[in-house]
Amino acid sequence: MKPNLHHRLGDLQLRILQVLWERPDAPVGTVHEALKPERDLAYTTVATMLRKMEARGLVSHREEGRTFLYQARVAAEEVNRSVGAHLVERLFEGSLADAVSHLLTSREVSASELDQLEKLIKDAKRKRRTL
Amino acid sequence: MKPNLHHRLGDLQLRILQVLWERPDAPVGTVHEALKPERDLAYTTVATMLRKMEARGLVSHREEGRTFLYQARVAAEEVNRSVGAHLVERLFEGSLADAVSHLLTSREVSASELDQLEKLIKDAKRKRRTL
DNA sequence: ACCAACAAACTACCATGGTAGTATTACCAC
DNA sequence: GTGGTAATACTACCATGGTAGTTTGTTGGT
Repeated sequence: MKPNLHHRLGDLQLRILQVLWERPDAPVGTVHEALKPERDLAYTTVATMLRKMEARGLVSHREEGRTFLYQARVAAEEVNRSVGAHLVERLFEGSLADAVSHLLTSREVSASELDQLEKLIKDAKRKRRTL
Repeated sequence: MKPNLHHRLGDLQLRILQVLWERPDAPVGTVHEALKPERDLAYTTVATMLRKMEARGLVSHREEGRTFLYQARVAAEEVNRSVGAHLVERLFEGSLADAVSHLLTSREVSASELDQLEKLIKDAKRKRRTL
């Protein structure tokens, strides 16, 4: 039974998940440290958030002596896909092209990024043909 | 001074804005009606939301007799870009290619959609060259 | 045996999105 | 003018994300 992640992830929760994806079995202190540069949070804030997230099934912990080691219980792939899809849905009524079009105008896009994108499209087309 | 929209738009607020983008100067009842099929909200709920959104500067109203006609005060373009950009940032650390790549795997993508995307990339490249 | 350090638990706030009931006001029809 | 209708205004409530202080418990050092 996967937890309700469809999209209701706050910024901090997402950042915490991202930290845990990179370093599984991280204790609170590690997560706190990893977030230090961007957000100057109290240690207890991170701990509280982790407990709340565990209650929601987003993470779990196992005990190593007296410290808790946390792991993400949802996969990066799944969250990224889910959040992304929800955005396309709610913002562009499901039109992927509209979404990408707005992304393209939302920022400076480098030539190499455009090349990457082109390759992505080509791959998707090829994959499609071989189905 | 544009309001803080960076991303803190709830689903309902976004839907209301979308309604107002389509029909400017809509009274509460019209917004309520437009939302009826998807969300069965009380009339007063929509009215309250509109008042809250006005306090935040997202919409404004002018009075026509005793009824309020609401207009969006933020442009669709701006919101779409801003929300989209924020998503790419928070989910993919700014990598547009990663974002699109995940979108491509998040759903069935039709051949015509792929064609559209290809054209988008080409246009972006061309525009880039002529800068 | 005691104390300092630290980790987790509990509790408490605040802001905001979402929801809606009740109160008030303005207008219209009779 | 009296009652009904429809509009806004006010108020209240709940859930949740985010933030952090205080308390309690464990551990290791001296």
